[in-house]
Amino acid sequence: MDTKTLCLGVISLGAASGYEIKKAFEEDGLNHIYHTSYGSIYPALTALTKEGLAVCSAMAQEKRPDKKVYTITEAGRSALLTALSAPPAEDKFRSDFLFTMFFAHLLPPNHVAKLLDERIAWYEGNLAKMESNRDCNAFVHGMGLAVYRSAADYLKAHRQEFLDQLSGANQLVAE
Amino acid sequence: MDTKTLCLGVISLGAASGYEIKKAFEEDGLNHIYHTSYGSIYPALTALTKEGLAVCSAMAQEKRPDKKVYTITEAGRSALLTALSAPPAEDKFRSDFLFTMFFAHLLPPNHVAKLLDERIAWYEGNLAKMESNRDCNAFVHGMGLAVYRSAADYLKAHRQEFLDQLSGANQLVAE
DNA sequence: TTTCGCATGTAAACAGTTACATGATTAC
DNA sequence: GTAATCATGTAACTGTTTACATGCGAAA
Repeated sequence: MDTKTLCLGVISLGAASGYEIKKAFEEDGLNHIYHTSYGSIYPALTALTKEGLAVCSAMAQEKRPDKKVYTITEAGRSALLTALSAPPAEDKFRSDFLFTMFFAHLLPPNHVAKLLDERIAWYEGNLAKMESNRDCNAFVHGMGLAVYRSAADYLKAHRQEFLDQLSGANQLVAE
Repeated sequence: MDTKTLCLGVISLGAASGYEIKKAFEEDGLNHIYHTSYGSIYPALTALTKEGLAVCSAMAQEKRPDKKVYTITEAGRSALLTALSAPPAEDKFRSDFLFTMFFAHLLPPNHVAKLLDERIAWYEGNLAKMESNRDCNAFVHGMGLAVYRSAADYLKAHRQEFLDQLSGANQLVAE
């Protein structure tokens, strides 16, 4: 899924500026699905406009730079439908945290404990945020909640056991 | 976490060839953490060797191309430790599937049903594979299992409800 | 006989992030 | 006064994927 399709999806829900699209990927229930940056959004919007999949109207604002609002066209809706109809690519997940945990036996247990606690706090914080602002797509929103909940619960349930095991192994080495 | 560090991590568990490192990211419990391709692994191994973080010994094989086995050096272990000690970058997740589900209201319900069923089958298949080959890191392995399990369970539990809701909305449009 | 697994590597194409460039307003 | 929010955009850098290049052995 390229950034053009991502932008097309967001503006299919309502006209938006590049800035607002970025926000959608941070707050509006798209945050746990995809990430993007201005550096990919703005060029994508320009390309979309050139291809006739969106139209841009500059909104003059007092005391602010003009806000460029992009509206999806019929051709854009049809392009979005085509993109969504293609078999979805495999999920791409990459976690420095889990990779680090995989090699936790190389690290001081108190450092590992800190990482675990930070991660648990991160999940809890995210869950609170997600629970507060209910999303336009309850199914996807619910899936995000379920997965984050299970991750947080798992970490909390196995934290101590894991740390004990690491210390145990370290003691054996020290002996 | 760059590919060099990923390779360093894998060979810290035992000398390996590029081919075997790739396999580790497909099968050996690293599959749900990170992905890589030969195109990034082989250059990374060359760089690691140049930097003295790994040494390469060519193993002549009968009727096969030479197998280049990479062994981590002391400098390599120390570099790995440094990399693992840095604060981990945020997880990067991108899901075409969830993005598509977010816009499921634009698609024919039977197509959505197919995607859901395929995804459930994918999770179940992966879970079976992961349950069969127990991993060297039980904590990380267990977390993968827990998260996949909750995702599969969520999809199974909400599949029908979601589809009913989509058909309902479509009927309203048709009326 | 065709596909899968073993085995390494390069180069071009593609995509994405980060840093840079600019600057006012508002809330703490 | 300092940080955050609003607001757009480019360019360089970094990284990844894909296609190409090669080729045998074993199993289905």
